[in-house]
Amino acid sequence: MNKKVRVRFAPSPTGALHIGGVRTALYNYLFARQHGGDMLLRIEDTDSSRFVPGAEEYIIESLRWLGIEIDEGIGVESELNTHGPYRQSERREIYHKYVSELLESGNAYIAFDTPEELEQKRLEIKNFQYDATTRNQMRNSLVMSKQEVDKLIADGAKYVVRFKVEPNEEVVVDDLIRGEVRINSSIIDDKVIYKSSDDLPTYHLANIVDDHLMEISHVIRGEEWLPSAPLHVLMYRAFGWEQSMPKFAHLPLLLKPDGNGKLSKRDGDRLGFPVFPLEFHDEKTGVVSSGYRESGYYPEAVINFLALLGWHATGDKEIYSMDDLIKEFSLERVSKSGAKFDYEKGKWFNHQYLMNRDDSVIASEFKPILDAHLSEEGVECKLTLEQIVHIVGLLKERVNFVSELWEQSNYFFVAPKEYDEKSLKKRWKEDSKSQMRELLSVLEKQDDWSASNLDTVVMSWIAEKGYGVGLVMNAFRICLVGAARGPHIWEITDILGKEETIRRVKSALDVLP
RNA sequence: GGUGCUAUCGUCUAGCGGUUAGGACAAAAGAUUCUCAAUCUUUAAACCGGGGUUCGAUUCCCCGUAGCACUACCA
Repeated sequence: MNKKVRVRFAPSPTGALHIGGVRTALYNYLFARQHGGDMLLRIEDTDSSRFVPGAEEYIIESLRWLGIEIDEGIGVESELNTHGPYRQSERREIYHKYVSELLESGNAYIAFDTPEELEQKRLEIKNFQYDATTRNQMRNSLVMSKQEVDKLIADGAKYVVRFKVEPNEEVVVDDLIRGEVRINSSIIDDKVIYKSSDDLPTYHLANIVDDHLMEISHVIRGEEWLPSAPLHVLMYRAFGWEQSMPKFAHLPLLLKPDGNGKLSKRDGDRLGFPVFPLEFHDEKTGVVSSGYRESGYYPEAVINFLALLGWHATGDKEIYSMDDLIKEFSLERVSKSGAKFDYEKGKWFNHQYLMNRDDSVIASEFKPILDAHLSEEGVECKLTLEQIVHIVGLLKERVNFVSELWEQSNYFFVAPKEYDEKSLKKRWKEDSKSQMRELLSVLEKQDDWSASNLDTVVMSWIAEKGYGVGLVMNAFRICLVGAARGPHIWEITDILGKEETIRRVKSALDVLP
């Protein structure tokens, strides 16, 4: 009775993988790993009209980047795939068999109503539903003779197969997160489970058949599926599979950061954050959507952030590695209510992971970004890798992303071309110019360029002259950085070196009033 | 309209009958510093409403309200 844990992530290749889908995949993965089970990837491409080329590869690459490993299915070496094929469009024969089975057992019937006819019905009758109350007035095999049906099919009439829902039955869905959900079968319509137009089943049939055949033990999916879960229970029952039916867990939705409704791609565009793990190039529309990877996120941070959007352990711990999550995750502790997507907190998570990374590792991540900026500036990098590592250590605490390191550190590589107006207004006073001239001659005399020596010499010079420390140091900072920002001044002079420091003070004296 | 799900600071959440209702993000203030940031400290900030059950409800039940989801030959 206790089946091996086998879960599946079953996206549709209709575009980029949405961040909510990523979280669903993550929860499935965590659950599988925790129970020593299997994580399958299945592609639900039963809607041929919505197929987007490249979407499948995109999904695989996204999961790989995030560290969500697939044990079986799409993107996995074939010898491990014992329950394939894993693309629903390649499982037509299988579905044929089960559609026939339902037809023969009387749990399904053939319907010839065209989309136009149905639309007309919906117009005529308010709240029209194709079910026990209306199916006898429609054009289907329930009201037609077998000869009539066969002839229509032989003549090439398009038809669908509908699942026949018996009315007035209580259906109970046992959900691991929400408990027992009860509904009356009368509110369920006779869902289309197969369409002859493209010879493919719809989601509902394919989903039940595949989950059964693939021996899925737990269906962990978004809350949008909760309303159709009773139908699925009915279908398992119709097939006689109710005893081995998987357990359900319906996850709360990811909501818009502001306002109401579920998170959509538009929200990301509107509010300026990615809703996709990877940058996505839509071949059909030519639209490029930003991704977390390209925005400079670490996959660990995305995982950590997403894991906590809808799940939380007892206690105040917030930083979780994938291994931590695998140990501590539980479906019982998944929230029941939707979670607004708080992008700011996502940045904070990335900051945490950045802070805990070795400076040398960050430096190697920063190097290509740095080189790109430098070549854009037409400048050679005069600093050693060791110095870059040092700079990274100095500045990483003030950024959320590696890419932001450039704007924080550019003055180490390129002398200021202009001076920040605000800083000048606040920190560059009447005396500044003459003080900088004096400072210049003090600095020129120094053979010992160490931070400690410079500090001693300059401070005593300031004290001797009776200048304001803040005034002198800030003016000096403006000369070197071009603005009133950056780390401790002797860190800057240390990296710049004597020659460059003096050069910068001189050129500042040339331009500044 | 119908059906279902949900409801603690602005946000993510802890709490599983008795708490000064805790933490984090964001916000504000202070400390520190040559600047900016970081950091540290502090502050402000919540149990949707009404009935029950109970000695006692944020917690359990019911109703209301609100939000969300679903209501396709899409998933």
